[in-house]
Amino acid sequence: MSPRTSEQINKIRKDRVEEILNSALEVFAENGYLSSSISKVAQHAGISKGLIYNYFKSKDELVVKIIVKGLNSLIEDLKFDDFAIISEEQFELFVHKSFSSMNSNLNFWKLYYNLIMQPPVTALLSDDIWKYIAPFLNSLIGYYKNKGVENPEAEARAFIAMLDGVGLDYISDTESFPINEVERIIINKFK
Amino acid sequence: MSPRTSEQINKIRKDRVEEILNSALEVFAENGYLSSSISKVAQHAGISKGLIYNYFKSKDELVVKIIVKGLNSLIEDLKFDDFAIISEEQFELFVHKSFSSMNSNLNFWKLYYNLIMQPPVTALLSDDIWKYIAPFLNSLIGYYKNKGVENPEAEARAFIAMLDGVGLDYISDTESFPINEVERIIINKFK
Amino acid sequence: MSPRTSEQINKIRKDRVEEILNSALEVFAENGYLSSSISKVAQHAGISKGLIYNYFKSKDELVVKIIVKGLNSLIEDLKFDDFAIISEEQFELFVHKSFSSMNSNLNFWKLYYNLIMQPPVTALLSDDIWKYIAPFLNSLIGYYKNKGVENPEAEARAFIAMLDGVGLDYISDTESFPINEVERIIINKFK
Amino acid sequence: MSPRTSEQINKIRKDRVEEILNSALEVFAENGYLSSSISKVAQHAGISKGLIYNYFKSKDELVVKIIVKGLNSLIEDLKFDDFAIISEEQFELFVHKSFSSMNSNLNFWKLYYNLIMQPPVTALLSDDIWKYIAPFLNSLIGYYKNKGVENPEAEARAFIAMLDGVGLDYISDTESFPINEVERIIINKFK
DNA sequence: CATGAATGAGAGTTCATTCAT
DNA sequence: AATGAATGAACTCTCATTCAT
Repeated sequence: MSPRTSEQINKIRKDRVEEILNSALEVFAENGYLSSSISKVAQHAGISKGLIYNYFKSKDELVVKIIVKGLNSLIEDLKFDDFAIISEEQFELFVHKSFSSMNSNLNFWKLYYNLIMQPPVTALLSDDIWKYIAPFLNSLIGYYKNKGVENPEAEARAFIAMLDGVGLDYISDTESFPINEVERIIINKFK
Repeated sequence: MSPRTSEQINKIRKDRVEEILNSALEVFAENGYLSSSISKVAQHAGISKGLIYNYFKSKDELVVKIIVKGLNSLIEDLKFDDFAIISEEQFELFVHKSFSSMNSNLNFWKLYYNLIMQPPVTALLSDDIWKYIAPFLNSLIGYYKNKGVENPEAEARAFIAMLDGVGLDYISDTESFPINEVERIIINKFK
Repeated sequence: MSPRTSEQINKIRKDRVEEILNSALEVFAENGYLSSSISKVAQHAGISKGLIYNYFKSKDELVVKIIVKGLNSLIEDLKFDDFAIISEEQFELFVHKSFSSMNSNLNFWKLYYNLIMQPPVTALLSDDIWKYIAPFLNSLIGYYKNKGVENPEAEARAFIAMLDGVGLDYISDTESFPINEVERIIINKFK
Repeated sequence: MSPRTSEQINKIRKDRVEEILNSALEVFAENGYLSSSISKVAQHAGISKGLIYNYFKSKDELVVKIIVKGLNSLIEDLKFDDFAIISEEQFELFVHKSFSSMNSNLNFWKLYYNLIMQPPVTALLSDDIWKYIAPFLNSLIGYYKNKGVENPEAEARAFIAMLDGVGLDYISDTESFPINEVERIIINKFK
């Protein structure tokens, strides 16, 4: 057996990290972060507890990494970097994509809402989260300014609250929440 | 010399229950339910741990009692029993009162949103909560039916999501959330 | 209301003591001494916890009093004081009465065997118990000496062990233990 | 550097389990099961409380495992499986081995008698215990049938009671109980 | 005589984290 | 890189006992 090259090792590390992040997301989303033990995560990933600490300094760091990764891939999905919400079509597309993301990343959103209201955990996240929300909020404010709305900032905050509320309620009652109809209603009201 | 009369006992019990409920609400709202220990609650109330179990069977029972009490006083505030949302004035009043309640019961709402997204805890509450939300939801659906809205149920769900989202965001960022302007916007959009 | 005379008070105290002893015996026999709380005893007696401490210094004292009372009434039943086991008829009568007592004082015997093997509790009792067993043991030794048995002390110890074993097994399996047949067998073997 | 092989792990686990079982038996036998804390057991074993829960799900499971292990080794000692009590020599040998076991497993028997009369704990054990006693009882009944005894079942129950009583009394007063003489007496009476 | 609110020590149990292998 | 045995602090909860009324 020849020793592993450093590329091989890097690949292993990357794969393991990915594996742990995914497993942990599933466990945390299902049971809530505080009610999930590292043991459960390890078991679910088919690895040892110790290995998790080989890749993450603490349970807290692990969950922060999960959220950051999720937010990044959300931005990716929304093509947000180079995406300025200017026209009504763009607005509509944005809403649509947001709703799609909810469906395809249900676990992420479950965990997100689970964490966002837990003071000691929220503290770990709020900086990261605002970093992601801020540009989006500004873009929205610009959009409403453009449209000549009376109070663009409040309008933008209201719209974000709307999305948050839909997320919350959809997560809480995925089965019967009329997600598609609500999407249409939101577009009509906030466009 | 003689033992306390049962009225005296009842008064003590009622006062203590109130005291513990209030203390626990403060602690739970500040730190989150799962991150708060019974020790902390007792300390904050200036009593012994054991005494709490004289009045509540378990930590879970305690938090359920807090929520039920909060929901009851919310219904009271909204005068909901004899309150059918029919006219636009009534709708507007309802929204206004809801927002007022958020301000005067900040801790309750913090705890409410803290619990609502914690799977093992939500299980304790969901029955109670739906009992309170259902009549309100129905009243709203009636309102929108009356107005000839295309999809009254989805409209009602969207409105509730809107309120949830505002609650969530206001709780998360009480200082800078433009609560009054958002109230106006919501009334305009959902009336 | 005239103040109670001291005789009345004495009667009340005596009745209360009796009441508590009986109630406690029932609770302890059913659940075991260590697994029974003073609260349960008070509840079962329909009185307050505090009152028990008015009549007994501690839970331990209470249980000791129960056992002493039970042993006294056992002696009474066996008419032991003025009862020397001399003839075979007397021996037979003694065995019979012992077995009868088991039936009529089932709860006492349940508690007795529950306590006898619990080191920290046994310590409280062993002096009292030996005080009761010793004369009985001596009387038995005398009986066997009289009969010219080879090792009268061992014979007496064996006989007592026999009774203890029957007590234990009868308590453990009251329903199906063939108590009457076993009585005959014992009489035949040890007479 | 490399993780322990699974044989190493297995050995550690087996050793630890043994260590804990032995330590717990000593503590439980000395103080009684209910009066012994897991803390005491851990302290006596020189390990942390938490570690015990790495090997046993609960205090109850621990004590059940101790008893089952003890009963198994008892069966082993009595060579019970291939041991049918038929001749008087076999009967005598059986009694002798039973008495030997008492001496060499004093702690086990202390715990056994401690548990057998504690209602909430007995519930955990009665199934296991009857599984062990039943075949032994049947074998005895067969023996007495063979001998033409009048009531073989009662005779067998009486004999078992005799052994139980000796166990109880020997445990309670190991120093002065004339165990060897009593053995002879029993053999004579029940053979 | 009688009550039960109140205490505080200690119980069983869980779990993030460490570390020898 | 990987394991899981081991720790210890913190948790929820129980209960004998005290004491003001």
